[in-house]
Amino acid sequence: MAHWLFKSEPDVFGWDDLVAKGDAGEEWDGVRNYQARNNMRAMAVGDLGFYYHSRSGLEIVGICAVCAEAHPDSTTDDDRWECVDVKAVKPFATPVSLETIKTDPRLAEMVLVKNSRLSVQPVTETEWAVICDLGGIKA
DNA sequence: GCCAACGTTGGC
DNA sequence: GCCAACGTTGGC
Repeated sequence: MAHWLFKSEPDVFGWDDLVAKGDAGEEWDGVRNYQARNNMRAMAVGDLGFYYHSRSGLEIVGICAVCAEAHPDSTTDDDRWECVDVKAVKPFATPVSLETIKTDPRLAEMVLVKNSRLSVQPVTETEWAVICDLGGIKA
């Protein structure tokens, strides 16, 4: 199973908003970047991802799961854009801040550090395990 | 709110 | 196919 990282501005659609959607989840629409779209195309139902708050918060707050594979983005007629659906799984006991990630040598190669503008990113198995540990939950 | 970094667009 | 101009993102 692959692991991912989804970025969202909490002022627009944060972790609490995703939790409120329950098991139905939410369409991860609005992505207009090829790399991010390609990452979503590569996802399978059941894949897990970190949920990161950008712009404000700047921390990973929980884990979400892919609950529908890539399908056309309902917010545009442009058929280039696709998205998956995601649902909240569980919050971190301790959110893991960007500052923590940037100072941990085990996480130096994370896409979040290397290419902070990519909104849907792959996460390696090692990174996944390290961050779950820092977040105080089981991987 | 600013601005650096990045991706996309479009004229040539 | 290059690259300047532009728009957007996101950390600070």
